[in-house]
Amino acid sequence: MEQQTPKSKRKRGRQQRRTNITRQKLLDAAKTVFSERGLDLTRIDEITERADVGKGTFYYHFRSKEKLIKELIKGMLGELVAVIDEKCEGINDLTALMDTLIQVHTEFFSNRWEDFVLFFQGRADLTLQVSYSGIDTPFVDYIERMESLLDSVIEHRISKPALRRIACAVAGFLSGYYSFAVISPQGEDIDETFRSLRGAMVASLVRFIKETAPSAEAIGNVENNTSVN
Amino acid sequence: MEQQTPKSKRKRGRQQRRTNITRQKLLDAAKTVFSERGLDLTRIDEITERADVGKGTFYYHFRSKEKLIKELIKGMLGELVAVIDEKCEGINDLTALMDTLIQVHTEFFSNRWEDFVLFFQGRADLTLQVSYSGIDTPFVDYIERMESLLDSVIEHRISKPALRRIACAVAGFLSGYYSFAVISPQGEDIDETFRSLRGAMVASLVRFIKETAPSAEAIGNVENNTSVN
DNA sequence: GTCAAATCTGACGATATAGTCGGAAATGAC
DNA sequence: GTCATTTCCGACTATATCGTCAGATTTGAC
Repeated sequence: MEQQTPKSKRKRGRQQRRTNITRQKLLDAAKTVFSERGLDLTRIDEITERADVGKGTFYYHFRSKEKLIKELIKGMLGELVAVIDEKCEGINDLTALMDTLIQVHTEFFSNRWEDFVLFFQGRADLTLQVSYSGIDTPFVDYIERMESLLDSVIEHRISKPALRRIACAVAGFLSGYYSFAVISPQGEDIDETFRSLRGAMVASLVRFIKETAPSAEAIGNVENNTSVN
Repeated sequence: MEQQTPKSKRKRGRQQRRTNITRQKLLDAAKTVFSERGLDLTRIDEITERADVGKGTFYYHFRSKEKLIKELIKGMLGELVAVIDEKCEGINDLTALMDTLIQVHTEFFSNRWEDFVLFFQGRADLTLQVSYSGIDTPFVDYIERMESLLDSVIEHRISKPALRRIACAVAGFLSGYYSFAVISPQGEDIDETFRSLRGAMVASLVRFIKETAPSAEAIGNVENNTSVN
């Protein structure tokens, strides 16, 4: 075995670089086509065409379209979570956290339309009975990251399900607004709009959380059933 | 011409009924399959199979899958808007309006999972460059309905774009929460969860709107601000 | 009953896409 | 340079789906 790369089987160098480049070309092309045609209607031929490589090359790098999608979504959400972690580290005030979260999301998807489409398409896929296998995990990780951030900032202890509800509301609000803004007229700058709404969003989400934290806990005696805890 | 049905070309009766039944069977089957496989991956054969009719029958009733989708989404959103109109008529208090809107959405999608999937899939489709033609109009109508309701309830005049932003935020929040809750663990009852969050949602959306209405107006001169308060 | 129009059927031809495979080209070791 | 290994290519096969069409069946008028 070689000294530099004990992880791989054999020797590396320019070959390794070429592989990475080709692989990246495929990933980039795929993201582009996905944002144009959607996950389902994208054909492998179209991806390889855009990437300007032969069709066989695709199958050399990825077992199937499903694996590719899984990798893309996992990568994208991984990046998002990483930025969230970085920017939110050490914050222990709820308002500050909300403000940063919104900022991070806005900045992340700004000028990365393809990633937002990927995000939204992937999430829409989760509502189906048959979806691309494995793409749920990254989304769950993402939500759980938000949960733990919220948890560390909310005063009194609240239950796991209650946390989950709040995290879903926050995440839903963020992407929900974005997605509807798409229908907006003219060449309105969504990001700037989002920025201008940021203050109000923060304030209302904070209020939402503060009011929900106790009441979300109380679920169960509301109706008569479902004893969460 | 016959006396009963002057609208149609010729004679009607049992034949008319049979047609309607078959057509409805196709629409129902389509909705079901769409919620399982998604719009794109649904095959005509699968729809006719579920509806228990011959394949040719589909093409007798619908020119294409695209037309079918358009009709389904238009119908579904038409129903939703109708309920919204009915329940929100005469309301002139912002808080009451928000409360009713949330209630209507929850009730509407409760036990109508297929419709929610249709709603969400359709909306996800709008983020693409190539989507099913014609499905944007119903969504725009829906948003505009919300706009006019908000307009009639918010005190001071605000501009069209500002209204649009607020309506998007409200609609995004509603469906966004719902869609993320899907990832929720166990057999949690989303509707009940939603119900328990309703109070907080109303309060925070009202606050959001009241804070946004003036500041959304000020877009353009913003930039480094976020003057919450 | 007869006839015409409306509705339904499913086999069929045309087309499109997935995934494979034998071989070409590039790389690295020597 | 040779040779083995990795990477890439694109023509090909196998399969899946669309949309059509000629004919069967049902309905309504008479």
